[in-house]
Amino acid sequence: MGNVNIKDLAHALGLSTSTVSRAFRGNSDINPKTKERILAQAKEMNYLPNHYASNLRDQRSHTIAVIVPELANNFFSQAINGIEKIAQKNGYHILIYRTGDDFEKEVSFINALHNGRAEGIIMSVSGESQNHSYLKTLKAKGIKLVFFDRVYDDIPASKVITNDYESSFLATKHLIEAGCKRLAYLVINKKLSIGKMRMQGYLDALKESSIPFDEELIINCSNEAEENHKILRKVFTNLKPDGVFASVERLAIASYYTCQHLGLSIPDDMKIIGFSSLEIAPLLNPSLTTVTQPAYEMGIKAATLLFDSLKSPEPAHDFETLVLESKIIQRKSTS
Amino acid sequence: MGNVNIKDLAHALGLSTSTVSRAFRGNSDINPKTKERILAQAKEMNYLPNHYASNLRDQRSHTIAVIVPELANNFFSQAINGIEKIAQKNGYHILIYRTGDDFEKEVSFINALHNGRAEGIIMSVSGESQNHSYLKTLKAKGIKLVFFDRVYDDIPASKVITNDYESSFLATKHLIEAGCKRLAYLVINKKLSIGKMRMQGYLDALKESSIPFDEELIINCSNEAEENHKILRKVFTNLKPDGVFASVERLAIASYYTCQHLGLSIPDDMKIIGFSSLEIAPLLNPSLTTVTQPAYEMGIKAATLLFDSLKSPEPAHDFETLVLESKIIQRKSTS
DNA sequence: TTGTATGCGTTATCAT
DNA sequence: ATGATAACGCATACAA
Repeated sequence: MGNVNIKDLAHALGLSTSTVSRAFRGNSDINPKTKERILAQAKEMNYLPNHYASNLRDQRSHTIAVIVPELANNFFSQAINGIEKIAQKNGYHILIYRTGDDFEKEVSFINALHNGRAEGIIMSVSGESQNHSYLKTLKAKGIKLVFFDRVYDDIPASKVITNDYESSFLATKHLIEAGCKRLAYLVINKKLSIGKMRMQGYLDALKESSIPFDEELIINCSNEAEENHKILRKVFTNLKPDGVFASVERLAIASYYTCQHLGLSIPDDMKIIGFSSLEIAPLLNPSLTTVTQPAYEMGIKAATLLFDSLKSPEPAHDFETLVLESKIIQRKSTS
Repeated sequence: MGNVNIKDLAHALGLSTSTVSRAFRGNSDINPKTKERILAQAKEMNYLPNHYASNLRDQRSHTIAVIVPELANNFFSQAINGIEKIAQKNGYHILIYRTGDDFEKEVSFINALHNGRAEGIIMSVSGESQNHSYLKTLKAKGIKLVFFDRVYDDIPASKVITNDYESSFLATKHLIEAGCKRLAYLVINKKLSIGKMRMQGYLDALKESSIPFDEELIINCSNEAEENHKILRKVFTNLKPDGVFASVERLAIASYYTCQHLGLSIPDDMKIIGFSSLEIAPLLNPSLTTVTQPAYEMGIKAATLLFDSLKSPEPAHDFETLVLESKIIQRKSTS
């Protein structure tokens, strides 16, 4: 495939490879004129220092990895935007991995990343209830790890999260103040740390308002739209809740569809609030009251933490946990 | 950082590095028992073949790059999902780059990718009106290129697009049949190939219906929500169109906001149709009539084309252009 | 089946 | 300011 290397270039110029190499590095001593000549010839011959050779030499890949459950999701795509911005600023490249909430995949991605491909990893996790020892070997390899949004509490690492407990408490209170008596809590996976914190906020708000807790109203949903439909149709019909707190965006959406299907009016028959990063929540019918996380900013912060630790001397004992604030934005679905 | 290499492992086992190496390659002759021993010890010592060394050896990065204008966008994130699926199936990693519609960035990403980091590139472009010669040197490096959705007509490469002209023609006809007389066409960048095809469909549909073409009603918008607001407020107030064809999703959304702001009723005062991959178009107020591209499938196809060409022997002269069909889904915004 | 030796392309060290 | 050389970690051709 006729690739040009530093030797070809040196030969073409009648110089040594070391001199040519110097032209591409910032610091080294080199005659400006020689450098100019080299750069010109390089352009001519379409030469660029080989990434793999360079990185083998100095053991830096200038690459970070991002592992998320989902890409086609407003929260994660906005967060990745933030990560991307910081990475670009630092001249780093981004590898993207999507787990689809499959823990096996998460493990296999992490294992594959032990080979030096990436200097650091930013991850939102999918296996709260699992064994996390597969993450421990990263440290030995000098690979830095930062969690965001969905984290493992038992793994020491920097973390960027939101005040899930508090905003869930407030969201539930909001439904109660709007007049709801039977509040359903919709969750994808009860065991995820996110799910737990959010549920605790819900539970405590009920208790504070002396609303009896009904276990039946904790609804375990899925990642499949069709299945959620089926579940919610049954729940809305049989258990007749008058308020829904969706712990993730897609469950709020599913609730809308189900209400539409069953002819239930929002907010008259059913009030809905949900975690969501949907930019067009105001345009829904009716507009959706949301708990909105600062997704983009979380990406910025997570990446910033990672690069800080990448720049600092090797060991990292002092892990930071950044807690950003979600906002409850009241709209017509609860009014 | 105490990294283990093949030598350490070989030493620990009393074997040669070549034998150890063989344990990690699929094909080579090696005693199954020896292999087992090696793998066990490798696990013990947390050894994995160094990615950069391997790839320097055999000149394959097992990595592809994806360059898109935007990540937090339903169309692109769904397309990337498709790409991701195929890449995973092939054991490849994905580098992601976001141009933000900045042509300079596109060029600089491409230039950086000449160094062997990726074996192939899947791109949706941002600089139709620019000089594209910076792409020509990829071929000499053996780096394969596939375009999707937004393509450069003057660059020979495989392409995955949708029937933009036809669906725009039909979308415009749909507005006309719904009774619109003054149809605005909203576009971000007139010069993009996508924009051109879509506009031509609009123009021809007007002509076929003997509706006079009013240059004023071709509205050049921006990527900024605020600016679009300003533009649309002015247009809707002064030019009083009764129908809007949004060539990209965000302009349909902006139109909704502007109508809301101006107190215009959709569809009574203004009918709206737009290209969109929004999953919740049915939930908008009113539900949005869309031209929906098969985003996920486009990603699948683009990646498949790329891997086909990666697997085939070096030269690639026979470029394919795949045209997938968009669907017009009629909802209340035009009824 | 295993070991030895060489080269992938680059860059830092040392010498000139 | 420039050149020769060794080493980064691995995988293959070849030898045993």
